Amino acid sequence: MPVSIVLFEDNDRLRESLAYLLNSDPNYTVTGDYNNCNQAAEIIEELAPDVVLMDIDMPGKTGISGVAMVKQTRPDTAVIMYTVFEDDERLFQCLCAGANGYLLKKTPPARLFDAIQEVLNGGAPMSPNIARKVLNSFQQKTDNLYNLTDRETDVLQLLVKGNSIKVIADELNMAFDTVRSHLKKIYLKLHVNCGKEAIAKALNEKLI
Amino acid sequence: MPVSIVLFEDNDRLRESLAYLLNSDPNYTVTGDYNNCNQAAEIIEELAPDVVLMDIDMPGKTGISGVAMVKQTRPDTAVIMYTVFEDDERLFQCLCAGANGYLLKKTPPARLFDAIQEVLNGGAPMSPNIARKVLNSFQQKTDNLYNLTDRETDVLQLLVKGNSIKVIADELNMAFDTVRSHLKKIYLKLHVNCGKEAIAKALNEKLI
DNA sequence: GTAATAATCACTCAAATGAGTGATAGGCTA
DNA sequence: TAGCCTATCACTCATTTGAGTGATTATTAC
Repeated sequence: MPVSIVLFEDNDRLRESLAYLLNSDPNYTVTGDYNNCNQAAEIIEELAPDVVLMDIDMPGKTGISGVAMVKQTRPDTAVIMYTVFEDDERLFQCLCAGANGYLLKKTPPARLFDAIQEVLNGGAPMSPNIARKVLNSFQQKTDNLYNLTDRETDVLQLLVKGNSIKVIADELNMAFDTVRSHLKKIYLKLHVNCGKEAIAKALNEKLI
Repeated sequence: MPVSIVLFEDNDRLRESLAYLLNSDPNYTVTGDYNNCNQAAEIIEELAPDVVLMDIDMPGKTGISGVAMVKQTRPDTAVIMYTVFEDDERLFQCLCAGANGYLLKKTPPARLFDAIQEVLNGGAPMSPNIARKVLNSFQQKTDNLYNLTDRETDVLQLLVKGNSIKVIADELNMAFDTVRSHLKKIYLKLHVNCGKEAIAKALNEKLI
């Protein structure tokens, strides 16, 4: 049985050539193609495709909501983003929404077949630049954007683990009030008003 | 000028066949091969290779420290992990340490050439399973491992943003004491003792 | 129909925290 | 040398929070 594919892509010409290309191989069949993903849930429910190719920029709902909808209604359908965008913002939104692959439109069309095979085999096809961005995102540590001193960093590190002031003081061999003094400066520098906000900010921005 | 490569791999036989394989193509040259990465910094400093292939399990320092050392002394050298391990623990440690690729040893040797090209072109070669794990790591939400109720989740979500109890109460239109009541149950379920720990745990384990 | 759970709210008390103010000592720099 | 920053510590005061206890209502499960 051929691999069933659904396309969401608002450029009619591109969508039709993609369908034509994929259908040209008997191992693949495009069972549906749409110029928007507003009804993605219903469509996926009905067609139950193996793979979805999803554009991002479409009238109505974006492909980002699109992925989420597809994944929510049928988690087994593999979704490969197919877009011109390579900004971090949209990229990571798609990944968080559950995309299983991310190809740039400059990908040679022949590579699409590989990508589909890859995603069906439990892989995650990505254009090289995208893969690099994804890996880089693990190399945390925004370098000290807020000009924390060494000692302040020590304190923040322990705070972020959920320690109380008393424990931090103990750990760093300093007086209780010294820790509070550092904390006040940290809050100032991070523009927050309390430890909880500081922890949230530090973890979200990978300051530690 | 051929691509210069350094190998860190403690299995002598494997290391030698890798060197032989890579050297067999005039576009590549193995300028050094070592059975441990204890002196990685000095070696990289001296040889300044384009690419490093790094095993993880080696006597002395692990390949995880290895990547860190290489990247610290010469960020421009691309490091590709080459290992049998595919557990999340080591994988993400390597990525955080700065690895630019991650191949499993079951990778067909011929694919190594592609991978090296890919990493030199700014990509991030990964075995399919690895790429999938990496993408999956973005799909947060460990599903409610701690059996939080809907309302508790609401509260935790706001707490994690650094909000005070008062603000949370306001936001969710409930009494101050109701929020505290929910928080107590949340702390119980998460096995923590205070809001700061809860935030740290929630963010680290992507509970929200 | 009763037991269990979730969601709501109230009250107390002690501990933790944030804010404000100020002080001392060491190091660096202009 | 004077000025500035960092790290250290102290004290006060009001607010926030954690902990303990208890109660009501609605919904779900058995």
